[in-house]
Amino acid sequence: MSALPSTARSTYRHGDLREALVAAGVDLARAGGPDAVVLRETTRRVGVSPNAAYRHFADRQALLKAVSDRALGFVADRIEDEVVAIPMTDAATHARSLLRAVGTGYIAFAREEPGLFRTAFSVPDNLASADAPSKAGAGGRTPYQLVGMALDEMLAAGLLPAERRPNAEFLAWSSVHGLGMLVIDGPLRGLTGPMIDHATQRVIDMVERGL
Amino acid sequence: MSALPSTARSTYRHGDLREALVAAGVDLARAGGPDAVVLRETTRRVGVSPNAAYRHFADRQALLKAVSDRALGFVADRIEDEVVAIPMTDAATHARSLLRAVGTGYIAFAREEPGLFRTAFSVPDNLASADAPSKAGAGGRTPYQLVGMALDEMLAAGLLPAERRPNAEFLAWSSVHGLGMLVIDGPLRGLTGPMIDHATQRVIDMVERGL
DNA sequence: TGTACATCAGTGAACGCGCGTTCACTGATGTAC
DNA sequence: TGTACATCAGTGAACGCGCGTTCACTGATGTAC
Repeated sequence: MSALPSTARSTYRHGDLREALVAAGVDLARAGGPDAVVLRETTRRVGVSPNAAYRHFADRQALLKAVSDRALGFVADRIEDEVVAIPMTDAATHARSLLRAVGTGYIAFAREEPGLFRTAFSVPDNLASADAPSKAGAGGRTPYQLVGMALDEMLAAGLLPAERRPNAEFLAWSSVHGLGMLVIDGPLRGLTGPMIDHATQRVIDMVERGL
Repeated sequence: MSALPSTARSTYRHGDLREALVAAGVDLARAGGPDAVVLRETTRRVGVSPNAAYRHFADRQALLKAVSDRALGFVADRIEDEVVAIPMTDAATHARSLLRAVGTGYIAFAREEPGLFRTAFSVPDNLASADAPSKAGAGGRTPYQLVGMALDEMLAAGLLPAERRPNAEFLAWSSVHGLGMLVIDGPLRGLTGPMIDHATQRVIDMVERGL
C-alpha cells in the first residue's frame, strides 16, 4: 500500500514508538480487522525496521492485544457520545435513557467501525481484566463499566429488582453484542440502515422489559 | 501433524473428493477455527495433491464457505438434540420449552465446539441464504428455521403478540449468539460451567419475558 | 461384444509472496565523576 | 563545565516457512459406433 511512512523521522530515536505502532495497528484493524494487524506492515507504516517492534512488544500477539484494547476504548468513546446527549430528567427516565444510550452507542460503533469492532473481540479475554485501564476510553471508563453504571441507575430507580442486579451485565451485553455481530458479519448483514435501527430499538426494549 | 492420509486410496479417482475435503476442513475448523482451514493441509489430510481441490472449489474461500455451512448444520443438529428431549405437554408449555431448547442447544454447541462455532460465523452471510439447504442439519432444518419454529409456537400459544412476531428471530438470536460469543472468546471466557449455565437460563428468561 | 475417443479427476513441479522472528550491530542519550 | 561510559532504541540482513495458485500433464472412466 503506502510505501512511505506517514511521518518522516529526523531523529534516530522515535520518541514514542510504542504508541505509534498501536496507532498504525489501529489503522490496519480499521480497514481489515484483526488479521490485517500484521507486524511488518505496522512497522512499515511507522517508518521503522520490522524488528524495532520487539523493543515494545514480545511478539505479534502482544501488539494485537494492545490494538484490541485500544479498540475497546473506542467503543467506550462511542457510547459516551450517546451518553452526553441524554437530557436531564427524573431518575427513572434517566436510567432508561442511559441503558438505551449504551446499547445504541455499542451498535453504532459496530456499524461504523466493523473492523475495529471485530478486532476488539478477537483476543481472548476474561472478566477479571474487563475493567483494565488499557480498555478505557477518553472518559476513563471501559464499555463493561458503562453497562454497569446504567444497570446501577436502573436498580436505584427501582426499575431492576435487587436480586437480578448481580451480573445483569451479562444479559444486556449478550443481546447487544450478538446483534452487533450478526449485523456486521452474520445473517443480518444485508439489512438496511432503518431495519437495523429498528432491530436495535427492539433489542433494547426486550432487555429493558426482560432484565 | 498427521503426515499420512487417514485413508489410503487404491483408485486414481477418489470417489467423493468434495465431501472428503469438506469433512477434513471441518476437522481443522474444529481444532483451530476458521483460520485453520488451510487449503493445502485439507488436501494433505485427504491424501490428494493441493491443486486437486480446485476441481471442486473455486478457491480457498469457497472451501471455507462450505465448511462454514456444514458447521451451521451441526448447530442445527445440536439444537435438535435438545428438542427431541422435550416432553409432550400443553401448547404453551411446549412452546416455551422449544424456545428454551433452541437457546440451550445453541450455547451448548458454542461451548462444546468453539472452533466450529467460530467458523460457522466467520463467512459473511445474509438473511436471504439463512435457510439454504447447505446450512441444514440432519433434520433438514437450519438454525434460523428452528428459532422461527419456536417463535411460531409461542405465537400460536398466545405467548407472543402477533405484532411482535415479525423478525422476532433477530431478538432471540442476538441474545443467545452474543452470549455464545462472549463465553468462548470474550470477557465471559473464564466463567465456570455452572455460571455459564446460569447465565444461559437467565438470558433465555429475559428473551421470553422481553420478546 | 469390442474398440476409439472424449471427458475430466487428479498429478507433479514450480511460482512468488510476505510473514514472524533472530542475529550481531550502531547510534543517540543521559548520568557519574 | 567537560568527558567517559553504560544504557538501550533502532538497524540491516537474513532465516525458514507454508501458503494459495497456476502450468502442462496423465490416467481412469464411460459412451458412441
